[in-house]
Amino acid sequence: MAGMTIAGLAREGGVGVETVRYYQRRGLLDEPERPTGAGTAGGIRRYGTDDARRLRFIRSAQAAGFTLEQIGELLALDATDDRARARQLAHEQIAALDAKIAELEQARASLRRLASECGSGSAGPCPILTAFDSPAE
Amino acid sequence: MAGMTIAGLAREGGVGVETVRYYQRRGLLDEPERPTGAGTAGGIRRYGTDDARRLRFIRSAQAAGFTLEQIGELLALDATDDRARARQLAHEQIAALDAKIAELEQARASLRRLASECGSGSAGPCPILTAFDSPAE
DNA sequence: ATGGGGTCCGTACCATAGTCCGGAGTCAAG
DNA sequence: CTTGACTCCGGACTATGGTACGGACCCCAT
Repeated sequence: MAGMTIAGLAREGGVGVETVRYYQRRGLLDEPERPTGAGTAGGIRRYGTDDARRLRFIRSAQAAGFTLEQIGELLALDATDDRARARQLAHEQIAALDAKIAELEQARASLRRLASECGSGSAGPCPILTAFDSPAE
Repeated sequence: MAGMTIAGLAREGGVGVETVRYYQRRGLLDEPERPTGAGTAGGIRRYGTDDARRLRFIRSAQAAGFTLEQIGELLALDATDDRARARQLAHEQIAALDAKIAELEQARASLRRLASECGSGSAGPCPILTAFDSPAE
C-alpha cells in the first residue's frame, strides 16, 4: 500500500488529486521528498499509509463541521496530544452546531407552516409570498 | 417614511448600504429613477415603503435558508402569484433543511461522544484526535 | 458659497473550499 | 525510443454573499 502516487492517495481518501494538492498547500498534508532522479528535476512523490490516515482524518473532521483551519489545529494537537485544547475545540464546535441546528429548525418550522397554509386555503395571496413581509428576525 | 435615501433603506433592513447596492445589482431590489437635477448628472435616488418591504422579504427568506438566486425567483413569483411553484420551492427548501439538519445532528452526536470520552478516561491517546482515523463516512 | 457628509458607480477585494489550466517533466509499456 | 498517462507547479478561475475603494457628484447647513 505504501508507495502510492498522488492519484492513489486521492482515491483512498475519496477526493480529487487537486484537493490533495490543495491540502498540501494549506499545510494539512505533507509533501514527501521528490526522489532526486537522474535529470535536472526530481521524480514523482510517493505516499504511504500515514498520509492516507491523515487524509481520512481531515475528511472525517470536516464531516463533523470543522473548517480546514480548525483541522489544521487538530492535526497540530495530534502531535502534542493536548487533550484539554482538543476538548475545548470539540465543545466549541458542538456549540456552533447547536446554534446552527436551532437556526435551521426554526427556518424549517416556518416554511412547513407556510407551505401547509398555502396548500389548504386558496383564498387571498399565497402566504409563502406574503409571510416574509413582516420584520426580519 | 417614503423618500428615504439608500442609507435609510439600509438601516430599515438592517443591512449596509453596500449590501443594498449589491441586491440592486443582483436584480433583487429596484433602482428608483434618479431625479434629473439641474446639472449634467442626476440626483439622489429615493426609496419608499415598498422597497423596505421588499428588503425585509429578502432578509426573511434568507433566514429561511434560501439563496439569493432562489429569492429572486420568489420575488418574481410574488408578481405572478404562482402558488404551485411557491409551494414547490418551499418543499424543496424544507427537504434541503432536513438533510442539512440531519447531517449536523450526526456530527454533533459524534463530537459529544468523543468529548465525553476524552473527558472521562485519561488513559491512552485522546479519542478526539484518534477517532477520525477510521474511514470517512 | 463652501465645507462636509452622503450618494453614485464601476471595479477590486475578502473568506471558504476547492477546481481547472497549461506547460514541463517523468515513467512504464510497447 | 516514442507514445501516452500521470505528475508537478504556479496561477487563475468557480460559487456565494457580500465589503471596500476611489473619484465624481450632489445637497444641505452654516
